[in-house]
Amino acid sequence: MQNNILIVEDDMAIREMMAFSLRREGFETFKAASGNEALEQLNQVHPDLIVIDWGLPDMSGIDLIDMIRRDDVIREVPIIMLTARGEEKDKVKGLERGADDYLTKPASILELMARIRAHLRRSQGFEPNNRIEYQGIVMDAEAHELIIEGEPINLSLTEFKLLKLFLQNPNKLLAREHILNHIWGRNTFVEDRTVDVHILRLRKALKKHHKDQCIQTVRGVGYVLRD
Amino acid sequence: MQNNILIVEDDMAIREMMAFSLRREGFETFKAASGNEALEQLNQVHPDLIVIDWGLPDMSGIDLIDMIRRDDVIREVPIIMLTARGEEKDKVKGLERGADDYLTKPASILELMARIRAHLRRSQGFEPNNRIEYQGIVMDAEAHELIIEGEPINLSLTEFKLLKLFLQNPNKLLAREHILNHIWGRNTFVEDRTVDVHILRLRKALKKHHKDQCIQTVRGVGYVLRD
DNA sequence: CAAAACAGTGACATATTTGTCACATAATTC
DNA sequence: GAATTATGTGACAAATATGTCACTGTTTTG
Repeated sequence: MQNNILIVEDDMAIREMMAFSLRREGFETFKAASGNEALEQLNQVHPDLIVIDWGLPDMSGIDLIDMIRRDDVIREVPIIMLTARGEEKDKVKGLERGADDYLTKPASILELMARIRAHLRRSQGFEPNNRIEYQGIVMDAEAHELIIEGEPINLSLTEFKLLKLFLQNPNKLLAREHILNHIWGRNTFVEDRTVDVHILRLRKALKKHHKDQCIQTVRGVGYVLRD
Repeated sequence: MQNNILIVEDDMAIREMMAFSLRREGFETFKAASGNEALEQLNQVHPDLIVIDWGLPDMSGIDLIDMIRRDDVIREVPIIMLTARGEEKDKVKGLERGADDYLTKPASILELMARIRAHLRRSQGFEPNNRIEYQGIVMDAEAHELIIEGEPINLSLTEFKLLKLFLQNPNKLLAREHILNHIWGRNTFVEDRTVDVHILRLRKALKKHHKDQCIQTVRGVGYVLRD
């Protein structure tokens, strides 16, 4: 439940389709059928990205962008606009006014996704911090979310931190002591063997997607994340 | 400050035309006719934005993007790629790999300009925010750490997410339903009142530092984070 | 002011998490 | 291959977290 996307689109079919696809990808979606609805939503939510249809019933996309950009709080939110085909003048106008991107309708949902991800990646600081990927394992540490091959996985906090440590250090040998220091802190009284048990639990959780073998044992020292 | 734009394009006519237009708009331009020339240029200049033609003589656009993104220093530079018409797969691939935008050739120079400006606007003067701060409350969502007035605070996962939601939406009224959707997801069977109990628990945790009053009740709707 | 609606709060049962242990299994050494 | 050492694994108790409920206090309504 990490990124909020606000969809401003009056055509219900398109709006719901986009919302559906976005939700399936793990985004939280908010919908507005008009400019005014959008502004109402913005009083309650801070979306991380806004998709705006150019042709709204009550105001033009430009007006809406102007109003959004006037608000200090949501000034920075990336805006992707959707335009009907052609109308190059509008595209340019929109980009000048503060939109960050546009797509021509009918737009490929795949492409929309790619663009949304690209913008989120840029606007939210950079990947190593927010999103770690490794062999189909996608971790969003900030949202405390883990998705393996498209399926959300639940881990306990310790397991999550442990996996995160591995993902941040792929192919690096992590000694037990190092793991202990990193997860429990330097001054705790936790046995080395506890690490092994948590490794076991983590492996169990990853087993469903056959990712448990990625965590390899290095006898006498610790563990490595490797293919 | 003048912005440096690096143009990577093997067709001389297009390259010079773009350079000319960009220079006339006040940009400083650097040109490369191949991937290797581009890499050479990057050793000497740090452009603020790079335009890459997808079809280069010596390497694919993807390869070039990979090599650029591997370099820590220029990781953050926005990249706009130019593709021949069609080829949606390439677009998506490029965006996934680290391009921030693309244009289909033949591209309108006007539109290219608009996009370049949009990206420059975004990439400059925006700081990635891993940390959320509010009135002495410091949350590092990624590390799952909360510090209030210098003292570390322990919250359960739900409480943490709840507080994070508030910190991300300061001064915004969050309806119960909205909180439910955001923390428990859309399709769970959790009562509204559960939110109240978690608010209670969160307030208790914040009480020690008198931050519990920040979470104000809005009768009939939900809660707000406010001084 | 009385009734109704709403939020605050303590208590409770369940579920999950966590560190440890004992024993099983595997790898290494001699 | 027997002894030794290290890791895998199931079980357990204690701690923590979670959702719901009943009851209390407060605010709003008529």
